[in-house]
Amino acid sequence: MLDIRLIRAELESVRQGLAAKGVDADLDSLVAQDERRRAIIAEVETMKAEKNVVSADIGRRRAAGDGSTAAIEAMRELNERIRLLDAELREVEADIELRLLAIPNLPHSSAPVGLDETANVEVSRYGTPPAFDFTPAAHWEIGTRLDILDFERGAKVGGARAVIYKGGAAHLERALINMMLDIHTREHGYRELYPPYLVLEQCMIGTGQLPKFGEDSFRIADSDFWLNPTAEVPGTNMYRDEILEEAALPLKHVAFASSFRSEIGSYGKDTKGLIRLHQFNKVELLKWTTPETSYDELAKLLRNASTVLDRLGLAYRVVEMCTGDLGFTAAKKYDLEVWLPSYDRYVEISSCSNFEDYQARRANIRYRPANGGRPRLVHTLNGSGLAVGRTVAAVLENYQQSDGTVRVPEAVQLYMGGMTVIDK
RNA sequence: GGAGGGGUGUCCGAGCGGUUUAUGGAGCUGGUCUUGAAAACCAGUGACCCCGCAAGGGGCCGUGGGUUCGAAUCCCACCCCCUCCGCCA
Repeated sequence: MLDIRLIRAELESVRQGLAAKGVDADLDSLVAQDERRRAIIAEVETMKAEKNVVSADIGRRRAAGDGSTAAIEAMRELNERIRLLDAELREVEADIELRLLAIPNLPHSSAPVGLDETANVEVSRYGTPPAFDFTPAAHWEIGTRLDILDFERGAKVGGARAVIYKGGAAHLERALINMMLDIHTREHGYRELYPPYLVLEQCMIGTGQLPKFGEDSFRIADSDFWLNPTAEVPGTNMYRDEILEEAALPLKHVAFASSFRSEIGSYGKDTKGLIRLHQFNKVELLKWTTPETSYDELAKLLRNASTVLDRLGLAYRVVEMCTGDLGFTAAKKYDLEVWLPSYDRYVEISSCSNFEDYQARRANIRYRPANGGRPRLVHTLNGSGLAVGRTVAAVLENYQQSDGTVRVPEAVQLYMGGMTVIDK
């Protein structure tokens, strides 16, 4: 969330930042509540100071054998007033908290301004989309013909947006996961994590999925658990309420996890293939940094994710998100989009974001500066490195051959026991 | 799931209704001594949060309630850890 002090001190620039995201929050009543809050604190703390003095005095008198009760009666009354004010303060604070949780992060000043994806900016392109001397098939067609992706039986078991991987596709999925994890751990210095899939509600609040976007995720009935919509949730929240040492920063983790999304609101969108399923695998890169280094680290993270696409020899482009397409929590975001012949365009396969201190404030993740001093909020970043299902789709489509089989990219062959072609 | 034990500051560890502004160590910082270091001794230092320009004030002893003029200390609920039993991959 945003710092209430920032909102108070720079109301108009905050208002403008939110407007760039297409958000019109009621900041005036928020600021009014904050003033009310501080007034109550001033009043009730004066009373408590008096209470402390008088109570100590009663104790001293009692020790001296003075059993007078006048002061005790007066305290009873003062105490009641304190109780009422404290209750009101709790209410006001809860209201402020609720309002703050519903306000998105401010965009970074360098983010292109625009209200939707049409204002996103292509930064660069790598590789060349393959030219086919036959009509290329979509990955769901390839997968079905080779009997390595079974959408029919997937639906029987898991309903719409579910699939059963078989044979070469299952192997490819597993191989890609291992390859990605190896690249990031061995070459890029990330420490591997394997997090819980069931996460507490507090975690969903910490990274920003709740309270506003609960319908995008699955909640486990009759429990406090949610099914993680991304490894960002268990990953980032593992350091909730902690003070890290500056020497430990930037902290870098890579987490493989299945992710789960309700996709309510995506009816009719990407209904075929592996692009948009309720359950999908993702290798996620996560970083915790100082405020001074977070944008350098974002650039590195983006390169780390791109490396996987380079190794796979897939054509892709880097797109910078405009203010309106940053999402709720990001201050800055780049997407990696891979060339997908069936879509005849580039399709998102990774999203790399800097959340600055927005999640850190929600989740209370701080670090102690090396020179001592008070703890400061860290900056959190993350990005897919990569979405595995979409990578499988991209490999199947970009490496398909006229006979219906699929070449295995060289970098993956090692991870598939030397297999060079996926067929039936 | 059952029975028992426990959660105090960076760490160890006292406290069990007012003299605690949380005892005492360790640690850390500075000093004395020493060729230097160690040891010893002396002094300082106590996490973290909120309000405040500041002075200062308030809060914080797992979390949240409650009793009381006053709670780390009493009561209730919950969470976590440990031991044993049961169950289980």
